[in-house]
Amino acid sequence: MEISTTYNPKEFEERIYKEWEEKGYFKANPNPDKVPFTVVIPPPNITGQLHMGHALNDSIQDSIIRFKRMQGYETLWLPGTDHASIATEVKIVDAMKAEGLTKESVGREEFLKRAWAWKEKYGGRIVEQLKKLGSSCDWSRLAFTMDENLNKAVKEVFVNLYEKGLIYQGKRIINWCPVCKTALSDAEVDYTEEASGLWHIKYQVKGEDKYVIVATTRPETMLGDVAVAVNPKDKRYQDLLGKTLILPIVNREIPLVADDYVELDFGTGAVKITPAHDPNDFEVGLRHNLPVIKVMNDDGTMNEDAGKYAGLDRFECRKVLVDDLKEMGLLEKVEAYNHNVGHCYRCSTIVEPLISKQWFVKMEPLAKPAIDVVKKKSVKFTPERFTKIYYNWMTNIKDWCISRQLWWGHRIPAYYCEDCGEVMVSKQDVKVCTKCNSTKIHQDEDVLDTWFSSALWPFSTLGYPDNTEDLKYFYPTDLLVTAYDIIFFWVARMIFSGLEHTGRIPFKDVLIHGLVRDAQGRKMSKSLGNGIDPLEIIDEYGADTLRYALLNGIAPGSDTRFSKDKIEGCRNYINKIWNASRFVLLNCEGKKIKDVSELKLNFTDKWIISRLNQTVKKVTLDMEKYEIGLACGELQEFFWNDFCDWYIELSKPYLYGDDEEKKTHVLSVLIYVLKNTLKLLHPYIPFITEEIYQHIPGVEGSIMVSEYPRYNAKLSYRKESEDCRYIMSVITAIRQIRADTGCAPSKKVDLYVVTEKKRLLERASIYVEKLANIQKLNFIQSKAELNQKTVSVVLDKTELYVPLGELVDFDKEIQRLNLELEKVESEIARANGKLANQGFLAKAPKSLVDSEREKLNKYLDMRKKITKNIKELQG
RNA sequence: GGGAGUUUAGCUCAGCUGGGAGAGCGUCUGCCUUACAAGCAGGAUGUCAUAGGUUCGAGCCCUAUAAUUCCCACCA
Repeated sequence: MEISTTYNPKEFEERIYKEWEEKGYFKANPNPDKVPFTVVIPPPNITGQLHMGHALNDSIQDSIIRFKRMQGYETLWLPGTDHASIATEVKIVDAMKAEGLTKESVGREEFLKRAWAWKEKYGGRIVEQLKKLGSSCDWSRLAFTMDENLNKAVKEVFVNLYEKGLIYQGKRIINWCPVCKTALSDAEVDYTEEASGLWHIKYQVKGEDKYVIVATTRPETMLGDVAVAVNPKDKRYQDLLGKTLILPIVNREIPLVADDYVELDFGTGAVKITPAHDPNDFEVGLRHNLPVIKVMNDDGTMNEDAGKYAGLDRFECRKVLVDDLKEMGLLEKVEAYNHNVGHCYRCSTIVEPLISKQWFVKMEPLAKPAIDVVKKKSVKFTPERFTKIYYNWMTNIKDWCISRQLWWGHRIPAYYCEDCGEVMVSKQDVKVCTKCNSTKIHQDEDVLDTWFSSALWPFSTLGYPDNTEDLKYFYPTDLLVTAYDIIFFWVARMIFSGLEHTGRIPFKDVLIHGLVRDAQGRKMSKSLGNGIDPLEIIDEYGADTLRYALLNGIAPGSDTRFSKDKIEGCRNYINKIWNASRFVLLNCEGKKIKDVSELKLNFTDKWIISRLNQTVKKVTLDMEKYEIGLACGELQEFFWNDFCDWYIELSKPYLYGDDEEKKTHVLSVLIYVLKNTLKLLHPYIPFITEEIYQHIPGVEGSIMVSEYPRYNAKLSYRKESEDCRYIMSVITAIRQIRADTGCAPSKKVDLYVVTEKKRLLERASIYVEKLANIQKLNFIQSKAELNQKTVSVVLDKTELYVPLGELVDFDKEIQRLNLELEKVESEIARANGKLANQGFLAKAPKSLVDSEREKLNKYLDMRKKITKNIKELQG
């Protein structure tokens, strides 16, 4: 097949992906002859569309997976999706709203039917999008958090924890979303600072004409007040302690209690106590044996205990109640006050802390070992600083509220006997009460927090609770790649779950990456409308360009900016790869290619091979440290600057010449370097590298299963590399003269050289002549032989003279040389300064001192020659 | 309130265990040189946030300060 004359990713990306899939390259199986390398994908929500965050996350994983696969590991990248309990349910409820339906009106069974239908319809969408990106997941293992076997794992884990006393049911203050009508875990609440008020309300002391003023941000909750608390040391209230207050409006008699929890210097020093609606108040209530009066319904309206406000929405109630207080003269004042208000992370409604009976996971015993494995570095975070965030969270962790008043999710395997009230937790459906034999049994209505099943992902997807071959071979997994915003939700919970249920860590490494921001550094968001759709980028530029734009230059843990400019720069680079490869391949037509081991390599060949070899070393090391951004940069520099700008140019004199043997020689090196570079590039830009690779003469099979290049210490070629760099410096110097003197690039000129490196320059004359457009390279003993004014440049051990005749403005040339001289002078001053420093001579390493001396001599010599050249021009 | 990060060229960011400040984009000059103008060649551009300290030597280590971003907690 011909290789296309222009880079057009649409011509091959889809075709190549299909080939990979058909050949089964993505599949992994337990193989005792190989070392496994396992990554489980952070499962995207079934409601999700591929966004830049996924694109980044999956590009990172795919590049590492491909790298390891080529290195010979049995590589498993296990894909899947998350049922996303609350997010999905919100969407389905919304969709039903359009039909005029509600959850309640259709009932649980019908609702779940709709949810599964939704999953069938949209759940696969993101999978297709991941494929477009080039993700080399083992799709035969595609998992879903509500698959039967994952449900089995969930039940197993729930029952185990329950039996160990680590899951319990309790009435406690939780975060309640009145719109989603469910409890939320602490992690599911987002706080934002909002301008609000601090209402000061007067509570009368019973039978006296005295008042205690309390300050509150949520006046409507006063309807549930059962006490007022002050600090026991507070002098202002000493004489009132133990007295009774009259709760305004409700006219309930409530005690004034003393509790250390109250701060002396905030507000008025008196705090209204509402145990049903505030976590701290709840604790105070327990300490003082106070009743609990809940005044709100699940939908955020006031209940019958709110008296005349019953039925009002909580914020409406606030307004009315404050007005009433004002009228009664019981509102002392309202201060402007900013405070943090919690919002539901799915629907943004203000959450209401309220008392509710829920299921909790007892965290303390689980957190301890999870902290230890990170301390011991059995689980390693990259970058390391994220361990601090992890410790901080783990050590201050509160019990995890896991029940949700939703329908879409893993139903809690708890059963209640309606006759005797027995609670039974079981993996199997319970039909008969184990205590009283009653058959009036019903299952708990609630489902589990989505993250409860996500926490099991690394082992539930491999067969847990059964001890399968997969689990034995691929678990613990090797690497988890995720953004930092999900450490608490997911990473932490996987670690303690893995330890508790499998007795092992779930993964060895955690690579944390940042968020993708827009060109101005803002978070991409729907509301700002500044998001860029990765699918559009793929459509316009191809998946390779998208991947490269995301990967090039990223650093672990740091956010990255994404812009059209960046995309175009990356496209240009990939286009460069395309064209350079095309150049090499076109020249190969009808030519014999040899293995480089059969060639007698010259210094330019050895230079590029050693540069390739160095690049292999650096890129491999970078990848092992998950420094993908550095690896990309390293490779780009090598490919563009060294291979394209120099080696390909150096090959042209032979490619355009008549010597067939030389052509074969240079083509063989070109092919060798190209082939290996493509392999190095493949993890990041898999499609184009595959497309080109398949066109390389003599190549069989796919690049994605080819062997990754290995560093070889024998290929260093220091001497030849130095020679090559010297020749390059000569060429650059001549180009510089031409640019400085306005000598047209098309104009051929003569070059006269005084040098101590004559033999090397003779061998290299073909390169110098071609790359600097020199008519003829002439060697002379000294400038005097030329007997005319010329432009000149002085290099180490070499002087170059270009007679430009009348073209030259000699005043300008003198100026130019003076500039050169200045540079050399400053170098001399620098070296002299160092060498004059006794401390430096005494304490710096000898090699450093020696090299400073060497440099000084070099520059002194150059100064002499430049000065001479200036004098001659002046004279 | 606690913690973490960032501060280097006009912009976005690299700079490994301290030993001559880098890249990409932008910009300037000259080039349609038989792979590529999505390109080639050559250039310009920096009190490495500030102030101290350690050191023969600091962008890098230490201490303070400032600006900025984020995370956690939350006092009614």
